[in-house]
Amino acid sequence: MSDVPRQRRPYAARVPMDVRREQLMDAALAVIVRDGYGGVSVDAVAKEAGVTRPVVYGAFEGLGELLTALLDRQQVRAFGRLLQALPEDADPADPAALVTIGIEQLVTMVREDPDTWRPILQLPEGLPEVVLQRIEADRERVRAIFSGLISSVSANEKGAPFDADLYAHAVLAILEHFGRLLIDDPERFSTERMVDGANRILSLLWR
Amino acid sequence: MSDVPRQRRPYAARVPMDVRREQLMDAALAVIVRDGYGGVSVDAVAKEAGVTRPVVYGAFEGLGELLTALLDRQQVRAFGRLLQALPEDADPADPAALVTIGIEQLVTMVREDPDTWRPILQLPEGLPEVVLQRIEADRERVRAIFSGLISSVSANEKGAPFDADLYAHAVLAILEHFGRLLIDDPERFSTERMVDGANRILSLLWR
DNA sequence: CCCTATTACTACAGATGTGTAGTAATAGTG
DNA sequence: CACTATTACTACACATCTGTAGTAATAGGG
Repeated sequence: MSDVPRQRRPYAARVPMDVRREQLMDAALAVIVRDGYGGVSVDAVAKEAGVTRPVVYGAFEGLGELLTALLDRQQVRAFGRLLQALPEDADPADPAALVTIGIEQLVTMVREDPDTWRPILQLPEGLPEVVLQRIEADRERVRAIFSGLISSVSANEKGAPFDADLYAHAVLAILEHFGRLLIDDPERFSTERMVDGANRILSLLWR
Repeated sequence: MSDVPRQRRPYAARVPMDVRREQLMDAALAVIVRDGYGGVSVDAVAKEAGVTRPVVYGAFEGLGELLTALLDRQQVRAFGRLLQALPEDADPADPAALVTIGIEQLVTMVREDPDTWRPILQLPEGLPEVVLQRIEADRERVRAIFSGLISSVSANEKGAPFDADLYAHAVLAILEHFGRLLIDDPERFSTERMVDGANRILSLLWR
C-alpha cells in the first residue's frame, strides 16, 4: 500500500523549558479533569500537549515529579485565592460573621474555578508517596489553624476545653467533603443553604 | 543453556466454582490491603491466589465483576457486624447513650477488623463505574437514616427545623474520615477520646 | 477401574505504558 | 548568513496487563 516514507511529524513549537513545564502541567490538569487521575500517564500528558514523550522527560524527571509540580502550583493558586478572598477587616469579636463570609467565599471560589480544586480535593491513592506526604502535611497545617481557632473559642466556654485537634479533623473532613460535592454535583446544595447550615450549628454551639 | 522442556506448572487444587470465587475475593482483598487498589489486576489476583489468569476469567466476567462481588461481600459483612454490635435494647428517650454506644462499637469494630472496612472506606476513583455507583447508593441510604434521626431530634428543638440532609452529609463525612484514620493510623485517637468528643458536641447541641 | 465433565494450564496476539539512545530541525548569536 | 546550542522527533527494548483458543490433567460417577 502506502510506501510513503513515514512522513515526519511536524515539529511542535520550540519553547523554552519553563514555559514548556507550565504547558505540561496544564495538559496534565486537563487530563485529570477529563479522565481522572487514573488516566494520567506521561504518554497521555504528552498527547494532550501535542508533543512526544521525550519532551516530557526533558521537562520533568517522570510522572511523579510532574504531578508534584502540578499539585504545588495548584495549591499555591488555591491558597492564594483563599487568602485574597478572606476578609481582612474581620471583627475578631464576631466569629460568626467571619465564618459566614469565609464559607461564602469558599463556596463561590470552588464553584467558579473547580479545576483548581479538583486535583487537590479528589486525591486518588496510588500517587507517588512524596505527593501524598506533602498533601498530608498541608492538611495538617490547615488543621493546626482550625485547632487554634477552636481552642480560642473554647476558652470562652465554661467547662473543660474542647478537644480542638479532634474537632479540627472533623471540620476539615466536612469542608473537603462539601468541596467535592460542589465539584461533581454543584446543584446539590446552594451556597445559601451551606452558610445557613453552618450558622445554625454554630449558633447552637456558641450560644 | 537449559533445554529443559519447559516443565509444566503443578496443577493448583481443583476446586468447585463457588469456593474458587471466595478464594479469589480473598486474594483480591489481600492485594488491596497490601498494594492498594492501584495494585489490583486480574493478573495480580491470580498470582495472589496461586492460579493462572484463565481461572479468574472462569470465575468472574472480569476485574469489575470480581471487585463488585468483593465489595458486596465485604459490605454485607460490615453491615452485619454493625447491626449485631448495635444495642437492641436502646432507650429511644436517651439518644446520647445510643450515640455513645454506637460510636464505641464502631471504633472497636474497625480496630479489630480493619481489612473488612478498608476496601469500603478507602475507595479510589478509577474503579469500574458500576462499583462507584453502588457505593454511592449505599452511602445515600445511610445518609437517609441519619437524616431521619436528625429530623426527629430537630423536632424537639424550638425554631426552624434542621437541614437534616445537609447535616447527614456532614456526619457521614466525619464518620468515614475517622474510619480512615483508624485504619491507617490507629494510635491517633483513642476510642475514649472519640466518644468523649462526640458526646461533648451532642450535649452542647441537645442541651 | 475407566470415562468424561470439570477445572486448570499454555501460548498467543494485542493494547498501553515506560525510559532512553540516536538523529533531525530550528532559533538566535556572532 | 552560517553555526551551534537547544529543543524536538524516531525507534527500540522492555514491562505489564487483557482476553481467549486450544490442550492437558483430574476427581468422582458409573
